[in-house]
Amino acid sequence: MGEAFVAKIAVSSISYGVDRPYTYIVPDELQTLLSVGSRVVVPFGRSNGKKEGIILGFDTAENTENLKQIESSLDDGPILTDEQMKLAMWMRDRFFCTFYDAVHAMLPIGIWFKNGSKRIGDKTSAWVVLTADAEKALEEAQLKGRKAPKQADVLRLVAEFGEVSFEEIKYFTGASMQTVRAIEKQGLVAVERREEYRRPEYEYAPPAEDLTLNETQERAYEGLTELSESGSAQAALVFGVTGSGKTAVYINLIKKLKERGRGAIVLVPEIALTPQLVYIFSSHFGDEVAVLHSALSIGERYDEWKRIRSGGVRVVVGTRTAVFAPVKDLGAIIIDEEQEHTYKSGSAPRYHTRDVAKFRCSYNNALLVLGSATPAIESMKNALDGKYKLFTLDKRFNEQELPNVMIADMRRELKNGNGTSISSLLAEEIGKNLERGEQSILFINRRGAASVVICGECGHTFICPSCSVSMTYHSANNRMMCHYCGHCESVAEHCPECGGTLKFMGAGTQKVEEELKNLFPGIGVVRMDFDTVSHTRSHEKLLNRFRDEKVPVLLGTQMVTKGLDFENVTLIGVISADQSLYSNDYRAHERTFSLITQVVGRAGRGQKKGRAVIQTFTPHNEVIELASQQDYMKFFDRELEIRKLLGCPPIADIIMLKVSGNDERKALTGCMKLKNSFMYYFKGESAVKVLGPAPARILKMSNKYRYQLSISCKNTKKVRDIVAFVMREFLRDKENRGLTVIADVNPDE
DNA sequence: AGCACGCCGACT
DNA sequence: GTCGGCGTGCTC
Repeated sequence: MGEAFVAKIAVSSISYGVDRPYTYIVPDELQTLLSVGSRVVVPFGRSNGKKEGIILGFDTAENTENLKQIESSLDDGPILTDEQMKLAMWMRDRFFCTFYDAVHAMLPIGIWFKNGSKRIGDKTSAWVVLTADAEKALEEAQLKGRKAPKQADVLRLVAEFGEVSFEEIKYFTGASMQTVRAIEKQGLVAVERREEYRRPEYEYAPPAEDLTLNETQERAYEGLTELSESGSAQAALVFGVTGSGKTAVYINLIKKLKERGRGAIVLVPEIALTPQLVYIFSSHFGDEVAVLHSALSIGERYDEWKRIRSGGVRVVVGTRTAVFAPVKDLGAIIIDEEQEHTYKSGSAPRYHTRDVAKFRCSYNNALLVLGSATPAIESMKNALDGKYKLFTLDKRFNEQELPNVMIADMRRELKNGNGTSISSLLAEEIGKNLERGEQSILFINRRGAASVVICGECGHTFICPSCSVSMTYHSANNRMMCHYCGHCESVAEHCPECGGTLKFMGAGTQKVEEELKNLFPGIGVVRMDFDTVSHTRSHEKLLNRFRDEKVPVLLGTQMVTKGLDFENVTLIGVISADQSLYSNDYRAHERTFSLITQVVGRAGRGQKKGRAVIQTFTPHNEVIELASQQDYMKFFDRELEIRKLLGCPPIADIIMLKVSGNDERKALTGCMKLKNSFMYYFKGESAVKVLGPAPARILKMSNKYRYQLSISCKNTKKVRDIVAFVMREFLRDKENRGLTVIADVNPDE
């Protein structure tokens, strides 16, 4: 037998433990068609089932006895560029994922069923459409009343709206698909499957004049341009409060890049922030702007991606997935609000956008720009160490004074008999605003807080049957839901344990709204939370209502902290500043500081001076004091000291290993064994510390028990190789059957 | 992870 | 007898 032409192939949908290059014979007829980065179909495993693969490289082999053949080619040419191939390999090494996990993050899912024959990842949702007359449906609902109350509820809902997604039906009525199918059989409704998202329409602006920059903006712009023209990869941190004009600097920088034939990616932390950015960018770059985020329809995303790849787009605006946009001649990646946790992916590939951006900038000799009013401690440290060039934009240029910040001591409120979530100080200030016709924004720091149902007599709480968490109460549908697995059930009349009366606890938006209405009967409130903005575009609608109708109070979670710029808002209330402070992860301080700083900055954006009331049970907590003074640099110094003591970023990296399985004992012993392996392989490495095992923050989730280890270390190639080796060994060990293990670098939870 | 192969128990 | 339970080993 002679030499054979073979290919090294990364195979799709296999677990981390067996993700390695597999060697396949390249049949003669495919030799000219295939190159590195091509997608192919290969037989795999004992069953020789068809799997997709990507060619990593070619070789010749003497011995072809145990080799199988590539079956066919999937596309006309390679689907991954050289950059993408290298990026995928790099991500696999950095983030402990499979090659294909990385590929999935880089390509739009449209790729997987563009020929119509394969329908992989085709995410559709069911919609229930009224086919009978609305009157008739309501009549029918009346008749069903007692016999089939669920069916009656569904009918009423569908009769009212004409069409309702199954998700919403489930949420509001608790009905199952069977119930819906039963009504379908009676010919009253029809169930349709639709693409999950509709194409969001964006407002495109007419062309705008060139922007004039003030002195500090100009200095930042000049500096960034110089860096971008240095011919090598560079990074910069633009440190400036919101409203200091970062966007104008970005726009002028991108214009300059465009003159040089280069493109840019601009990233924002949330989908809700894209419309306003697209609007501004389109006024300067017209059609050469593309949008990329997960709420686009599959077709839209695929089309935008193709438009970008073809070179027709110079500016891509989007959320973290857009960091992979195949922009031609990439000149810069701009990450705005770079400290936001949404830039870290929580599922495979568990990457941080900043790291991927660094890789891409270094490959393309491009400029990385991080923008923030409250930079991540890591980023400011890099800037102070000279790894990033630092540009500071200060607020004085729009000549607004900082709001007058007051702290409300909630302990004293409690002592004075005020058990509600609104302090007398805040109530007084809201009252003043009502009188003057000025508006207020109340921010509920919800991280870790939720409304729960508890028995007032025996203290019984409702725990999800599959996860070890309390279920969250939603008053919109009077049901309890598990935030982790989606399980949902109606609230019992009385405590199932002792028959006592049930109470509702927690400072959810709904509860605060009720308290506000008790305090100020008839007060107009716009409430913004996950319940009210889950529908597409409702976020914008709610904000427009708040602005145009001058509704006195806007009440909401995280989403009221960003991008809002309303002249008439003169009061900000932070309902519970402490809420995010005491979760036991090292980013808690940073997150709290950032949230408070941002939200306080929302007051007094117009002519009138703003006020802010921060409610806390720990009024002398340093983080809260510094945030109320808006003193980032002092906060940075204190926080860096703490990180040194904890062995956390930016001083050291944390590699978190998570073991999970249905058998709790097995998961725990598995975790112990994993720790022993690490202790063995890291023997002599004094800079590496292995901590744990500890139960995960939520021990049981979707019926799996989870334990974790954390490794505090410098994230070097050697350390990563050991982690990958130990994980693979763990997954191969038959004693660990039924357990899964993942590694997450500097996790954010 | 997913899948075939194989070696034991319950049942036609 | 034989159908199917899941324990075990392997994936070019």
